Amino acid sequence: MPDVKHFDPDVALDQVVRLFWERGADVTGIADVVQATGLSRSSLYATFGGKERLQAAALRRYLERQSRPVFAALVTDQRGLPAITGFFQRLVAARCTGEHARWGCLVTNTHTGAAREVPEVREILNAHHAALRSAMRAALLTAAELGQVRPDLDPEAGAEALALLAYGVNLRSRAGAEAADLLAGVRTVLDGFTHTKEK
Amino acid sequence: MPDVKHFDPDVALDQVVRLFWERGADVTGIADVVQATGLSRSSLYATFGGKERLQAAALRRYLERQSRPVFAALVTDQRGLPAITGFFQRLVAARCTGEHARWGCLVTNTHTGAAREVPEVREILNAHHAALRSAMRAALLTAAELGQVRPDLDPEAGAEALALLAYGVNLRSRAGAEAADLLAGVRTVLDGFTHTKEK
DNA sequence: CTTATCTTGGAATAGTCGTTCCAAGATAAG
DNA sequence: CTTATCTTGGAACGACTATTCCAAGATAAG
Repeated sequence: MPDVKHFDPDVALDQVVRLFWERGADVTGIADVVQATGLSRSSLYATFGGKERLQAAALRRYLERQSRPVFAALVTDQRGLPAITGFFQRLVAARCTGEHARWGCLVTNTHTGAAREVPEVREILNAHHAALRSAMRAALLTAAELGQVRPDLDPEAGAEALALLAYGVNLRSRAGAEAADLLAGVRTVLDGFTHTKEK
Repeated sequence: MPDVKHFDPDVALDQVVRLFWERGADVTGIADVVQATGLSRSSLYATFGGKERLQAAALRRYLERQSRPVFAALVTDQRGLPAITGFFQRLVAARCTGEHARWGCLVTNTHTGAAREVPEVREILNAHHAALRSAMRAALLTAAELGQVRPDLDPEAGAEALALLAYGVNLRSRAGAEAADLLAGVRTVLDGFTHTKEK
């Protein structure tokens, strides 16, 4: 008997992700969301609730669509260190060129935003960090099995280091950093992880 | 003949720095600044101009008071690697404990904020990055002279890596990261820089 | 103590914020 | 085609935003 939605909530949420990602959620008003999605305030609030819940939903969507596939690839990839190198090469490329250039990472950006205090949002941030760390650790363990990294490398600490490095890349890219500089920094860290041959 | 200011602009700016640093400049209104400093809107605008200029002034003040002394110490310190280790130990301690715990770094926070597009602000961000890189490079060069780092380490790329690492620490600390995790990550990167002994 | 000049408190501006509300429209089952 | 139920457009809400303005107050030189 009831009426049915006149729009697709999934594509609307994707549009919201783009908006929050590019401009920043704090400086994006509901009016901007209304204009970008084309739906009315009523539909917006009926579907997603207020701005905080919308932001959390957008963050979850970003994690599913952007982060999770990359993390999964990192875990699956059996090449060890080359998998990690490839991850950072694609990361820097995505952050500095193409349609998302200078957008940074929505998760990284949210770390300094106002929503960081919202429990629902904070849990997503920590979940993202845990997932990133876990993927890095898996790749490092594979690299260790292949004898690619120095024997004394702690996979846990190494994973944290690479995660911090990724955050640094995301942050600086939003301020317009050069891809070459970022890649050189990444390469130096990874070189320090590799198994050193006897002199 | 004219009247003189009834307040000290220097201490007022310091109060603004604390406000922007802790809460974030974007979510801090002029009303908050008025209340925190105790001066009126008239005096505020007459002394510092609008919010953008105030934010730039606060950022410069932060750089002078917080960053510059630390960078200078890094350049002066002749111990090499221990100077870098000490830098990160103090950084993590400052970010995770004490009165500024969980505040992050004002410069890092500004990277994702709305003011990042303001030319005056962007120049300060890039100047900060250049100063941080330069200080790291100087310390790495000292470490190289002392034979503390692996011979093939590029000081330029190494400095960029350490700068990115510092940004990562700043970012994660604002989300409540554990000091132990951050320190473990830092130590792993620095271990990779050290001169490896023959097996 | 007058006077020129700056500062100060506080009201007022126009605009935007997130959110709520309701009548009008759309839907599909009976 | 009636009817119950949801959706939709859009007006309206009070609270906030940064900024401007001006009369009243403070200052120190002459």
